[in-house]
Amino acid sequence: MEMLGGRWKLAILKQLVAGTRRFGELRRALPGITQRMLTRQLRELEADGLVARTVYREVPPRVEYALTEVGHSLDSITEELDKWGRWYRETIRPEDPSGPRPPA
Amino acid sequence: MEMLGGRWKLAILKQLVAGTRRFGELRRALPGITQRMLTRQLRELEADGLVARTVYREVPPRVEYALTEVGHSLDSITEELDKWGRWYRETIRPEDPSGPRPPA
DNA sequence: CGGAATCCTAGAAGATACTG
DNA sequence: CAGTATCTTCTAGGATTCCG
Repeated sequence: MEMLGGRWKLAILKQLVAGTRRFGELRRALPGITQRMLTRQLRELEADGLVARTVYREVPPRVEYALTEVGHSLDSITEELDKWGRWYRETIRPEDPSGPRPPA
Repeated sequence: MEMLGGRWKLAILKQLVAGTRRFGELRRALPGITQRMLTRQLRELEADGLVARTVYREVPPRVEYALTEVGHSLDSITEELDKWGRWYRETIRPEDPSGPRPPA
């Protein structure tokens, strides 16, 4: 949880599960995130070996982010967490916590 | 992640997946946690509807914690996350992040 | 375009002491 | 036994500005 607990990390991983993304693409895909936070969370994921950063020295600059093999080993967890979160927000949060039934 | 991101929450959930636990049992099962943190994290999990708190008005007092139905809907995620964490710490952390291979 | 540098604040986490 | 009550430290997160 220390590695995944960041405010945006799961959302970032979710994006990268689908494939390589550029910095700007990630920013647009994550409404509300600031440039600084996106950079920081990406660097932390990189330091943990989950994300690989590739810099293309062009003009204008291009930087691509992709999951490493280790990062991809979290794919199923990423997906399950995302699914659970959406279920929880749609089903539990609006109602009473002692209300509806779980999914699976 | 806002619900599960707490420093001890996953560890607490892991304990409760196995069954009902008393406050003191949880404390002993989580070396390093302070009374205050255990109380706080349990209260947050309770507020999110994942954990149920049962007070037995006896002397000495007895308080039991158990997963709710919603809490149990996280069981597989809890287990996978725990498994992945152990694998990562044993396999990746001691070595280079670009070293060994993932499990599954 | 993809950052880095700086400043700031809320709250997460912890240490310690006390209590019904 | 299972908590409160205080106090302190730390840092994650965010706003803003500047840059190659």
